[in-house]
Amino acid sequence: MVDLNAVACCSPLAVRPMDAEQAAVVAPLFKALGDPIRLRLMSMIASVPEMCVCDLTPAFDLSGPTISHHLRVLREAGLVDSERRGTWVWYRVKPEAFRQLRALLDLSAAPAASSTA
Amino acid sequence: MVDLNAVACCSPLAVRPMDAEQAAVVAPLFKALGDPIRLRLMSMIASVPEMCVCDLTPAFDLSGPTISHHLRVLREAGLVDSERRGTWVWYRVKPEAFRQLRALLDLSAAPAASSTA
DNA sequence: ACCCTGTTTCGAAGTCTGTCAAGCTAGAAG
DNA sequence: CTTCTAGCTTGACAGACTTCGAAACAGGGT
Repeated sequence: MVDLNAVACCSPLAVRPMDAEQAAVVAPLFKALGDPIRLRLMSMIASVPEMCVCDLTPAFDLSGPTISHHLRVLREAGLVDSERRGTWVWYRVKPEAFRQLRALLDLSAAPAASSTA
Repeated sequence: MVDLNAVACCSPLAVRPMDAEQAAVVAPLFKALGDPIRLRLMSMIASVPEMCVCDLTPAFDLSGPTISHHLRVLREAGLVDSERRGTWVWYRVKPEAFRQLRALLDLSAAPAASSTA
């Protein structure tokens, strides 16, 4: 499980190089989004307040266990939260992680942009 | 090599779900940043206008070929550009890819944030 | 008890990370 | 021009990690 307080300490990529420890904390977030299935799962969950696994699974040509596995990766990266309510399990985005990723990317291209092309 | 025009077509995660094709285009960008070494390489390159491989390699406890390999992943993802000038090879950030990633994350957490917690 | 939903476990197939050795390019020395 | 050296990349390979499905399991409703 990712410690989002540790993530919060990182400045945007372009400001100064990350040390190994920061990179080790943030990389798993990118890694979790680095799979097309998980990216689609994320975007489906993010497009509504919350989403039932029973609506996610049929959107893919993959078995239930496989979807469950990808959802676990997203969960363990701290990108989503799940909650069982009766028969179904509902997934919801955790906004903090996204804020951190965005902060990291925010200025990352700026210096290069002003000095090239 | 990533087609950035294809990336440009994607709306933020929260607006509507991505289709499989969009996900297949964008996921490799996240994947490339999903390794701690590559994330540090990126942040080192992004922190200056351009950076020589000869300055990148000694920052890691890894062999030259390994760093070269990671740089290739970043290059093939379209995140950086390289240019040989005389003896040395210089790497530079390609801002377009970052703009796309940022656009994708920009609103991704908003709806969930306003309807939960 | 039974069914339905979703997760876990396990194993097969594929992909990624790292090393060593060999190759290639550019400049310097003879 | 040939040879030498430095800087990076490429190719081949071992070991670790991923992705996926089949089967078994757990939680909840009827």
